[in-house]
Amino acid sequence: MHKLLVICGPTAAGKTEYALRLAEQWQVPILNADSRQIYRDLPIGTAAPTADELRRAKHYFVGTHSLSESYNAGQFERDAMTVIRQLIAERTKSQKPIANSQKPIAILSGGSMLYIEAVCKGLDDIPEVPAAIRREVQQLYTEQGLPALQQAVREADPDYWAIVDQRNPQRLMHCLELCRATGGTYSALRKQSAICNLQSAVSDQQSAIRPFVVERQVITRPREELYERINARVLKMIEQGLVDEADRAFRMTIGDNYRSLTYESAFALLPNSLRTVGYQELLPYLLGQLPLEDAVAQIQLNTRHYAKRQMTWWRNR
RNA sequence: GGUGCCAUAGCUCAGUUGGUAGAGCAAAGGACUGAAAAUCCUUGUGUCACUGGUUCGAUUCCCGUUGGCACCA
Repeated sequence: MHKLLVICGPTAAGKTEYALRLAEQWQVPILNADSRQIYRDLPIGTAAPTADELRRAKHYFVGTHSLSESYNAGQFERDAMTVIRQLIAERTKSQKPIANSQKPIAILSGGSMLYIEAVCKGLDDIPEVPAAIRREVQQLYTEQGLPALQQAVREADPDYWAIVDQRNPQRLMHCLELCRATGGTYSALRKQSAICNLQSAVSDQQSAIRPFVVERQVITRPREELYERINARVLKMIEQGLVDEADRAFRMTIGDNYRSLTYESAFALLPNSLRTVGYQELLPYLLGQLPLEDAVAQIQLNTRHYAKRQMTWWRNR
């Protein structure tokens, strides 16, 4: 059985360097599992691997998409699985069997929790939602608020309503989008959760789908040390030119005259790629509404919050 | 030096007509099936600056002390 080595953990813990060493040691490629390093114009703010680092091992999914493209965990699962299958095919062709059973097929390294989950366990098959329906549901929320969403989900998909985080608009909107797009319910698409309740059925089914076993290593550090590393790394990003990088990214996506907009209207035009720590805090600064010092402190704070969420995710798994 | 104002949670501040107090932020814990660097949930005991007085009872009123701010000299 092939092995997929997974390196995960909170941001700024040192995953990149650790994964690189292992990749060099085993001579295997790195599959980047970071939802923002996928984008090509954000090398500083996402702490993407540098040119030197990229040279040390073959990398997949670094800087492959433009800022205006949307990407998600489902796509990542498909793309990563394609690469993994390809690597397995190459190895079985070129290599004598059981040459080195310890050698992983690749290293999946990153901090995007759901992306890693998607590759290791698989997400259910859920159809793409037409943009028109997405807009319609979004509109329902912006115009009528959370109660309208709650009411709609309660009616459209009572099973999901029973288990959702009922005050989370993102979850409710996602459910509604799929109910409207498919004419059925979202809960009906969530087959895995039903299977999971039957316990052992899962593992058999999944080994059939996943042609590898997962060896997971969670990289972490004491809280205080991690927070210090985060604070220092943000300052370093600023030195390296994060402000210019953000300015360029805003021009590319919102438009050259974005600075003449109000914060609200500019933020509303931000693509998902830029609704992220390090850029969203710099927007009010670039619009002249927040001192740089405060924006930087916000980036540090939000990065710490992010790291905390990551730690919670892996701790309880 | 004089007068006035302020001193309450890690921070910014509310409040108690005298019955020992609460918001936001921070912090901590948690959730998570195509936005996941996203989105959402839970958790508030602190010598109410210090000393003395009045009072059954003081963080609240009074005297003083200390620190800060403002104005006047």
